[in-house]
Amino acid sequence: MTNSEENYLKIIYHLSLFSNSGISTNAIANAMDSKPSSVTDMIQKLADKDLVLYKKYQGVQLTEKGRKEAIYIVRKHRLWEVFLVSKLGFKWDEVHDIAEQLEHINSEKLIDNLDKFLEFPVQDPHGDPIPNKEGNLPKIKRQLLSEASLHTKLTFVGVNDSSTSFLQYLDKQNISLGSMIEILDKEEFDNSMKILVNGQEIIISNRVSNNIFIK
Amino acid sequence: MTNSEENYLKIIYHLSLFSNSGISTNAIANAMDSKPSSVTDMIQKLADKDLVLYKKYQGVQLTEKGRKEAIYIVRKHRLWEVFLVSKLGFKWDEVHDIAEQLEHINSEKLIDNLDKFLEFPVQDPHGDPIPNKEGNLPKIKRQLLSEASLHTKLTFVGVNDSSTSFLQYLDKQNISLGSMIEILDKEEFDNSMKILVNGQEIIISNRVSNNIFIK
DNA sequence: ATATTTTTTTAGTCTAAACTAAATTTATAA
DNA sequence: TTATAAATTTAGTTTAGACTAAAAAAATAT
Repeated sequence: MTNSEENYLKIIYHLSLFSNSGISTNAIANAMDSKPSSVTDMIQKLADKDLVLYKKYQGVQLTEKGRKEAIYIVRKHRLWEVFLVSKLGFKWDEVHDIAEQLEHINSEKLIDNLDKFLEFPVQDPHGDPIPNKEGNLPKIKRQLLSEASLHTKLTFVGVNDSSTSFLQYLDKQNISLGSMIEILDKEEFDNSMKILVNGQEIIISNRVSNNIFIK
Repeated sequence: MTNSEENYLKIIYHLSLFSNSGISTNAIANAMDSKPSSVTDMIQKLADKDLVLYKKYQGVQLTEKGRKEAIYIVRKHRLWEVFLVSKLGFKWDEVHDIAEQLEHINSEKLIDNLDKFLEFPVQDPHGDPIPNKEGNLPKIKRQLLSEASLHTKLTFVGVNDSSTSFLQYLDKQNISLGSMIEILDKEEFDNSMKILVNGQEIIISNRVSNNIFIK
């Protein structure tokens, strides 16, 4: 498989998590920052290889084969992220682009050995689950902060948006994986909330609470 | 730079080590396992980018810019090899193809941090010198076993041929970096020699002694 | 129910990197 | 020194992956 094919599979996989029907050409083009016509070209090629199911004008779905490939790429990406943060001292907002490259390196033994070296981590630096060698994702029980209830003990366990800007925002607020959070107040009007974190009371917007996973 | 351009630069660099004039199109095609016409195409592109000096029918030479790029690729390749062997438990005959892929990953910080993580190694698992960040190669004093003299204390410090088959041959003879070697006898007829290594006397061909660096 | 808008596909173009076959230049040998 | 051989370049094709513009299909709105 080429890098480009792998990127398509990965994106189709991610889009599939929020939809149980076919993924549209436009949605893929959008996520890939490319054009619908390019997407049509590629999904036809992926369909020829039995990696996706495709009927004209109906969007695509991953086949079992395609899903396995996609999950393997996710596994590689997340393992590399762990490596970069825990061994090479990168911060969680610096690893995405590098892992994007490393995820295409082709060597099963490399990934097995890396996994072992990292002591079989189950989540990446953003709290996302790492598929094991068999392609099974550890089920992580988690909930959006925006949907949690007032005055309960919550732990920050992951981000929904792992963009650099959001991660840096969290750094600035001193919120990191494992931080304890308590919701002190919710504002009906704009769904903002006052939370207690690290002994500090701060106000966060709905946009923020929608991108924080807690347990 | 594309992967292909990087591969060309790297090969031209390696060929330059054995020649101080222009590197021929044929030599490059041979080393790349490709065709001379493809090489001509590429070196014209590299010349446009000021990475090589090229005059039709006269072969190429790296410019300073090209040499720097090539050395940086060699640096990345060798650092990754060290990582694979010393951290991930690979054997020295297993790392070449993986490092061939990893050498194209693009991130200066990644390489700096990797270098530090590995504690600034000066040679790779085959005894080849690792250029530092500035592109300087540590001068390693070494000599071919085939050119060493009888009855002196020698140390095996590197291989000239790092093909899987040669490395596995050395493994089978229990010869590894750091092994002490003494030449007991040289055979004029075919330049084979009897050596003492690890308390064992073995006969090695000229082909073998020509691919072993000692100090 | 038809017209309009949106989405998707098709057709054709472009670039990178390879190739083959033919032409040209350089090297070698009679 | 000319003829032949070898090396190199050029010209033209191919494939992958992108693109634009136009055509076609599906969705939506009047």
